[in-house]
Amino acid sequence: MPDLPTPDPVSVQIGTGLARIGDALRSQAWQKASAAGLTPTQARALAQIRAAGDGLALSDLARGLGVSAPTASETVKALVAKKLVRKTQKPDRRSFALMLTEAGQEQAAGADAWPEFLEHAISSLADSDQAGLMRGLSLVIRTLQDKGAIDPQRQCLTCRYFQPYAHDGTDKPHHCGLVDAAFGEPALRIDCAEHSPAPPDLLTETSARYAAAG
Amino acid sequence: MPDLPTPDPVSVQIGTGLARIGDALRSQAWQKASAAGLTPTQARALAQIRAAGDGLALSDLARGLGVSAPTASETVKALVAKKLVRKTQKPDRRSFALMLTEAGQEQAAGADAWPEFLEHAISSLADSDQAGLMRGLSLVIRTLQDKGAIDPQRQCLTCRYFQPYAHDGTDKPHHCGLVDAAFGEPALRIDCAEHSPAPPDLLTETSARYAAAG
DNA sequence: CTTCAATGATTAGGAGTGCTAAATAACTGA
DNA sequence: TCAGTTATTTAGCACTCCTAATCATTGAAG
Repeated sequence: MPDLPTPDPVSVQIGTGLARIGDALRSQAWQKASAAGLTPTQARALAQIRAAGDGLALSDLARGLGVSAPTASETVKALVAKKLVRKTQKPDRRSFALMLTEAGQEQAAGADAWPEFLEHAISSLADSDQAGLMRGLSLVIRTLQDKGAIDPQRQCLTCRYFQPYAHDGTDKPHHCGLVDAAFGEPALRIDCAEHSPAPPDLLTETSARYAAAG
Repeated sequence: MPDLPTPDPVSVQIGTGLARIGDALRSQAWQKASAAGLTPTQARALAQIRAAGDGLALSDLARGLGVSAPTASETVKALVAKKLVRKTQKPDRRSFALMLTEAGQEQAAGADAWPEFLEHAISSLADSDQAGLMRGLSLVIRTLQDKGAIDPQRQCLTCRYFQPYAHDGTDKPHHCGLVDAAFGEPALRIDCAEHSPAPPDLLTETSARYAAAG
């Protein structure tokens, strides 16, 4: 039986897939954002400021967005001009605390809503497929974080409360120590408000246990 | 037993994950591209022109990149200035055929190489996790394509030669009619050079069969 | 054979993105 | 106090991306 043509490794295929979806998100973001009077980066910044809760600094924002400090500075300047963000002095008078104005709160709430098209595409997957996707993404993101390619995410895999396969063999194999509840793959979080970073040694152990069970 | 906090649906978590990886790819693209004297969009354009083989038109490029016609025009102008792309008249004298110069060929070959960091992150997954990720991405992309959110991709799911679960129950359940070979989930393609679009009725049937087996 | 709507591409104009390098201000440690 | 570090901004540049308007060509209808 002949081989399949162009034997690109699966990692390239997956990479391509991720890139395509990324492209789609970006071009979608432009359309949606322009309707709201925001650009994609501004929307992301707004979301980041909102997620951080109280006054994150410009440098934090830059790191979170994965852009340089000047770019973040420009973006915030635009948001301030639109009266969506306020800058206040911090104790350290070099830096600022960023916070949303009331108009900013509203915008952020709206902008945060997931692009329907993606939401729909994901919802239409079978539960087991969602679980598989979730697991794969969690692991990839965890590795990227490790390598410093992205800023730490508030995901289960790096949370002190996450106990993978505490209930092995059951429907809901994992355990969240914070709420003391069992849960399954589809309930895994990539961005959890309650996230609390695990100490390095625990992190290593947890990750290994989770990855091994593949 | 208490509920888990902030019960965001899994689709939002997955969406977040996809967006994060997209961000990482973009910021990585800047560093890498600037080293090569290209911007990310220029690199993508180059790859697209290369993939299309012979003379695609500017409008096709715009659609493929998910940008407006003027943006594509500007981008190509920059590439022509860098002597990486040539524009030649087509029979229809309104439009151009784009093709790579020799310098362009070289650049494209290099720019095409996957960011190592992502390559590595994906390769380190267990086979079954890669398969799960692949399957999820394929399905999501298929849906996005259907909804018109992204340009058609050359993936197995939309290929006339793809026969999902032709060998059900085995290690390599799928079959590629082009090379008459069995293959498994990890060998699925998202960008296959040999792709040949399936007619609508076949497409519907194939997709349903593939999705159902989740 | 003309006229006219559609198509492919471009130009104009404007806001934003993103970079590096250099400037400014404020903190920190010797 | 003075040097070195850190947070942010300016300046300058190239590119991204949009909408609206323009121009040429094509193809179809009259």
